[in-house]
Amino acid sequence: MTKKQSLEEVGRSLHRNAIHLLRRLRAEDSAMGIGPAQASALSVIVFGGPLTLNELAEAEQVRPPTMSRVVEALVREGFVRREANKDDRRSVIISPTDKGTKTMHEGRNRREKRLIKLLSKLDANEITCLEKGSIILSRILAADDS
Amino acid sequence: MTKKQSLEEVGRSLHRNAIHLLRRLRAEDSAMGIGPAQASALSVIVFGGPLTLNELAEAEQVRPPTMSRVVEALVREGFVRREANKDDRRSVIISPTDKGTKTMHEGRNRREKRLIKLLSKLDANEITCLEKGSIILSRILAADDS
DNA sequence: TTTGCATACTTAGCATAGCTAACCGTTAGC
DNA sequence: GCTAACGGTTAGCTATGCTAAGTATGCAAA
Repeated sequence: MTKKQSLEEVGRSLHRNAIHLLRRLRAEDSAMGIGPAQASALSVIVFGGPLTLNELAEAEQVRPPTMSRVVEALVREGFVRREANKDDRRSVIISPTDKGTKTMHEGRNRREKRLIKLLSKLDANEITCLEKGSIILSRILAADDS
Repeated sequence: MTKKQSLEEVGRSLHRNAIHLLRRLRAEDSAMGIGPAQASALSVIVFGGPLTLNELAEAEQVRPPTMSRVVEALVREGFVRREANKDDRRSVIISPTDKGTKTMHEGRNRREKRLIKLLSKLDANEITCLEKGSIILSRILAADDS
């Protein structure tokens, strides 16, 4: 097998598995009572500290209008706060509320329990394999700038 | 580090990377002129041979009404065909058209070029690592029945 | 045979999330 | 101070997820 064919197969496999893994975990997100985009954004807000809407949109790789609506839903549910930025009154600072922080930690636990349940069928060697693979993936994703 | 902590870390890492990988590839799917759910379903139809709507829904892990609408869109665009099943006239056999097959191969090429561009920074050993990890992932996802 | 339940799929209706275009208020550069 | 750029929102479209309910077919038991 040529190197290119091998790359194609690995890529295809990664793609399908990423899709299915996320579909599996989505159920846990929705147990939090919020959709996947809201859950992911709330995670960034809770664990990544207060930030502006544009920063959040960039972190989540969506357009500002999309993020604006996601934040609106999170505000409506009381998970986050919008505050005026004193330095630049055009922009908005988004911070987690106590409820948002608490919910996110619970949600993360639930999602991770699900993952742990999946992963616990593996032996130590297989875990190491997955771990290495994931690290490699994160490295090439971070290095990719397009 | 305990085994549980290790599992948590691997799980979190996998989750994050799956999200980012898919966001990166979404642009290539939409270059085909169809959304991600349609692209994924078309892939199964083209490479997995003719199959019924229920089989397709199960393969994609969505409910039948969702898949029914996805197939409807694919039929409207001329990518797939719905045919009566002679053996059981309740069910429908979904097959790719020539256009669907051609488009899927092109789309796959485009998506894979993107992936290959990402993966080609790696050496053979790292590719092997990713490959093993992906295979392990697919195995536990397939084995998980909840 | 017919009656009645189960199965395969569709339709209707709702919510979330993605996008672009167009708008408003603020800031900054000339 | 005028104008261009920027941060964010609003409006409106599409895609995709769901449940509930409807239709047509198949199967099995009375």
